[in-house]
Amino acid sequence: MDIPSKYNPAEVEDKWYQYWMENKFFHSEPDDREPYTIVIPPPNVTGVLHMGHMLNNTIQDILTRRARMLGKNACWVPGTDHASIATEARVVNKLKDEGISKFDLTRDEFLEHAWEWTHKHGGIILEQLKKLGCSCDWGRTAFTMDEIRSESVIKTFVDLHDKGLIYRGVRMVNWDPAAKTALSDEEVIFREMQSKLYYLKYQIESSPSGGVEGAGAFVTIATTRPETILGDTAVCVNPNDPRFTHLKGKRVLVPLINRSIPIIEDEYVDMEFGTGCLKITPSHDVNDYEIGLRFNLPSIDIFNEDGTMSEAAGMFVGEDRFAVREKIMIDLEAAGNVAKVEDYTNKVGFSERTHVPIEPKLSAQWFLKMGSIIQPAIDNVLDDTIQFYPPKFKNTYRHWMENIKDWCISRQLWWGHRIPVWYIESPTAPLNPPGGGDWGFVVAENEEKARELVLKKFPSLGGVRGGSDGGGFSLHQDEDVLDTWFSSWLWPISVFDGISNPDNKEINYYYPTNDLVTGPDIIFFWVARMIISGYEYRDQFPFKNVYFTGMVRDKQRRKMSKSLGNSPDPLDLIDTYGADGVRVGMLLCSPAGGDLMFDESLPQQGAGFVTKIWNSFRLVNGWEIDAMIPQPEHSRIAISWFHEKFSQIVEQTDDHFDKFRISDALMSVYTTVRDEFSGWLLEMVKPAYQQPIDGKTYEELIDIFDEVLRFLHPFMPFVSEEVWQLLKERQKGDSITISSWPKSTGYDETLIAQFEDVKEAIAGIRNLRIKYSIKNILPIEIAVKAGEKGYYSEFNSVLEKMGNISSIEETSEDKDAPSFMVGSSTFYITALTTTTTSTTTTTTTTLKPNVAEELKKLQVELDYTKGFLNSVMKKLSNERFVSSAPEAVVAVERAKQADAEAKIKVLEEQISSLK
RNA sequence: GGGCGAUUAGCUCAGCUGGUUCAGAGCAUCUGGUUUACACCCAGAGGGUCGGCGGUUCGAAUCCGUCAUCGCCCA
Repeated sequence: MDIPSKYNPAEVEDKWYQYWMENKFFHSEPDDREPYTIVIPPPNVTGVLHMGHMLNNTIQDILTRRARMLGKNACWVPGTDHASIATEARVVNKLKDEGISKFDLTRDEFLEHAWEWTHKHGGIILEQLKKLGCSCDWGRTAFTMDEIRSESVIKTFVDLHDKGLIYRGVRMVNWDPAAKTALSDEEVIFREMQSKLYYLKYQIESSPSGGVEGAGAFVTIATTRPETILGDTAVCVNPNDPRFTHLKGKRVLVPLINRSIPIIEDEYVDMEFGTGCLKITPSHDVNDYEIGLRFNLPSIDIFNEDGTMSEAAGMFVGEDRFAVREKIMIDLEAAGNVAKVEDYTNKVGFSERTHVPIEPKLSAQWFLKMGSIIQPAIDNVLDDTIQFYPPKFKNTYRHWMENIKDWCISRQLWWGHRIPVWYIESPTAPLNPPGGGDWGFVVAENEEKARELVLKKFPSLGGVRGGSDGGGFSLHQDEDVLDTWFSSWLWPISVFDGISNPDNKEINYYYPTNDLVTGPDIIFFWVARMIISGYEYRDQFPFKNVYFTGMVRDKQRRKMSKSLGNSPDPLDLIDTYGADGVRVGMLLCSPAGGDLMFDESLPQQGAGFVTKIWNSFRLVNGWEIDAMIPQPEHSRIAISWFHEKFSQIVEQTDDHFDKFRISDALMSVYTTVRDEFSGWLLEMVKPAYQQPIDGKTYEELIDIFDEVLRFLHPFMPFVSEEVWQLLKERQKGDSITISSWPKSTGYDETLIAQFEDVKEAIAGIRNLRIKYSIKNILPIEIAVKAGEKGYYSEFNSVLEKMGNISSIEETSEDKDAPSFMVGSSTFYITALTTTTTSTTTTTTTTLKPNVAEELKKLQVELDYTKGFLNSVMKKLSNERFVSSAPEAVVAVERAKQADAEAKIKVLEEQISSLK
């Protein structure tokens, strides 16, 4: 077979991904096997792959591939999210570039543009996931706005409404003046800002009786938002504040507009803050709104939807809120209402998507009640029915759940699922909706059903059916769409059509899913809500485990982002280092839940590891096989040792997987391949230069290699497939993808431990060779003086091969030769053999130790051991230790004492024999 | 302001219910090594009073208290 000396990832990766697709290895159908299900956290349909996706999806792929190899029916469902506000903002911008304003378009025209955009950019990210090697079941690709998902969302809205859990209410919402929509609390990001605190003087009004309380008397309030004074409807002081008792029952005038507003008293006011005197603007501050309700204050909405001043403001109408802030200060200054201005740091809420400051605003929105519906979601996380990795996120989750507010699910956007609420418009009959309220509406999946409902609720409206003409009524659907998370919270159910067809074969088989891999930043947005919907609609958790990945940051710990320009392009990375290299690189330094400081040296290391595997294969592949030669003893031992060792490692790795310690699992695999397999096993069985290898060893080695590759496969799917295919003759349709994960079959710990001593002895010999300048090529003779634990000579053949040793003598004497110790046994290099090729004469030279060096070494060892013994004796001479510590612990200390004493004796003898 | 979490080698982190596997791993650094796959390599070495202080205990990186610093979430 002609094997290229350099591995070419690009070629290999394309070839095998295509092969996997052609053979439908990733496709899953319900059958008798145990299912293993993961749903992808759907990325934004028009997004592109970033480093966070790389990490997240690498982990999902590892879990999926391993599950598949464990014989489970693995199903990883891919898909995308319509990302209402983000996508709409992009489309709006794109149209703006073309000179088109969203508001010049009809809803349908706009949606056409949005779909066009979606079709053009949608799915790019899914193609990128293929480059990464993701083994998703592509036949199941879903989109939050495709037919099944849309139907699920609408049905859910109707259902929750009918259960009385969805209501329409006027609330203070987070208003995004750029996108002109309400946002949920979770979509607001608070940032610390350097702003100003303005101290403004409000004139105290003359008393109605005509008496003037000291002309020119003022109260001074402090505010960060002077433009909102136009909406002030009260000034509030703390009733316990002695400074203001004289103001009781008085009124003040709002500067500039001279509106008379009352001074009210409420303990909400912080006496320490500002002047202790607070302006109240119920329309534009949540707390003010609450106070407004308590005191029955009017609300004056001084802003338009786009953040400009409204007619109600009375001044600066149509001008932007931030421009007005500057302007109004000039006017206030001129009017003599400014006491002072201070620098001030406060936190300002910004829209997560459009990045403009949020304007608290009163508006009518749809809400989902977060009452009893969330209880199972709290209970089942707290009792670990659903497990979080790392578990510390349980606390965060609980805290949020216990302080949860009703979920504002309406958005004033067009791109998304239009709210299935139909307002009834009737020119003839006044509506008296049951339960009151000043609007009449019905909630139904479509207009036809809505019509039927209307007639049921208001039989008097039974005019001409199906028409909107006179005598009857017409319906007008709510203009708003639903929050995107209101569709993704159904994801684990809706991808299997479990909302519309709750008893279908697929949902029954694949649900609940097993693992969810996501970032902690969407624990509330998404994870919590999926758990809520899971219990509401399936009476079952949506996933058993939630693995939270860390944030991908750069070396300076900055979050990787496009705007900072500190994020490499993932596809460039794959081009440069190969998908396997990048996958390994991402994981090498990625503790569970911990942030990942990404640096190009990581995929580089990963790519180096790929090369290592490739070269191991080239080595083995290059050997001649001679079936006639018997298996050498050292190869027999090496192979049986590796079986034990590997079994042990597989057990440890499985344990890492069980605990979602994916990085540790990778590290096990990495060190196993590099050290145990390539470093030790291959070196031990390697035939002499240009000599053939015996057939038995070769066959056993190929089987081991096969197993090692399967061990590697979830992490490095491509190189493992390539080598696996080359390793043996394979059948058409064979693939490592559908092979089995190695099984731990128990292991002989004693053998493994003994072998570690052999390795140590070999290392000792190599060290002495360096110290005494004995080239590896020169065979040496050694002697071993067994310590009290004995010496296991059955490994001599390995020692001879690896140390290039011509003879091993067991002795009970101290030798006058260079030495080192392993455990309590002492090894000596007694002689070396030089062969002169010209005459093929062999000379054996006795080796003398460098006395000074040896003494120094022994002395260091002796000092250390004495110190060690000393610390042990300290414990043992402490009566309280001996009497209170468990017997086993004391016994261990006594054993340490005996060992140390024995070692000291040996060392002292050696030292005196050298002197 | 409230809550949560962290602080262990130059960097990133392990260290589960206190005791021979307890002071570790990977990277980085330094030293040495290329006739028999791999310099994208191999073999070694150095480096930490486990954030400070106090307590519990025969015994603390591990449990408790407190202070300091940092991070995250929420208001």
